[in-house]
Amino acid sequence: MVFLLLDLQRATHATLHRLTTDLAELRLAPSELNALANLARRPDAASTVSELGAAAGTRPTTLTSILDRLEQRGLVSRAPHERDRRTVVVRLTPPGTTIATRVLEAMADVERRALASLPPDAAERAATVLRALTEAAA
Amino acid sequence: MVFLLLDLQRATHATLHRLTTDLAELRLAPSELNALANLARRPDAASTVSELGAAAGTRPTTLTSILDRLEQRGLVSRAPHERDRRTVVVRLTPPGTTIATRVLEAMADVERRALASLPPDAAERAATVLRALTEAAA
DNA sequence: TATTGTTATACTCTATAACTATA
DNA sequence: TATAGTTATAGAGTATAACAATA
Repeated sequence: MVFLLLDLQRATHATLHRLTTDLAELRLAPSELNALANLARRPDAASTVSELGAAAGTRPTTLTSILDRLEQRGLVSRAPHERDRRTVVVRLTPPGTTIATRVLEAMADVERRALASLPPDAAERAATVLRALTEAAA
Repeated sequence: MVFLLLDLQRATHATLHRLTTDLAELRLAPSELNALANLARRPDAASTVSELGAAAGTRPTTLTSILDRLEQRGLVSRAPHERDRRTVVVRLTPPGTTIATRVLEAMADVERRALASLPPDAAERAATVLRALTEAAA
């Protein structure tokens, strides 16, 4: 047994801390960075609240306040879904897109530094394990 | 680019949620579970506060309140270090050891379920990547 | 009736800075 | 002077339950 979960939590804490330090001038909390990055990776930079929650691993109640702050700063917009008016569609605004791109770049930097001395397929294999852990915990 | 950091954060949220659900009767917060598990993996189940913080990825100020709660419940003890009286040695008590063992088992369960359909070396390889991410973020 | 998202409350986690005590 | 840990404060993340609007 490797006790992957302990390494997982430590790596998350460490990378999150690095990210908020590198992007300190943006004045964004870890979950705000996470939400922006997840939106940026979606088609049209749009998502319903529940899709975003599933992608980010964030609870609905947390997401509401994260989106409140991001919306207030003009980085995302909220609009009712065309067909199902219960759901809310979240979209990156143009300024939000600019900032989200910077967040993705900062994440890529950390990833590149970590993988520099590892085999080329290490990232893809690790991602497979991380997704399996997410599935196993569902 | 795989954007490992996004998968990392999602996996952490998901597994932490699973863990606190499985161990709900213990009434322990995620960081308390993490601290107990990290202590259990150490020689003599003992550690200084800063060693524990480094292993768990927890900030000193957070750790103080985590240890306050664990100490009050009789799961850990705090004592001054023999040689350097600035440092505090944290130890699992016998009841704390019992509970920490259960926490490690619950973590192992999630890990086993996730790895069931993956190659035997997947866990070790993933752990290497996680440690590299921790290092790259330091 | 069930689902999506929000609100309300209480507790936990974090950053920051100031502080005590030891070295 | 520097380090280990704690305290204080304010803001961010979470669970839980209740709620409004829509399906």
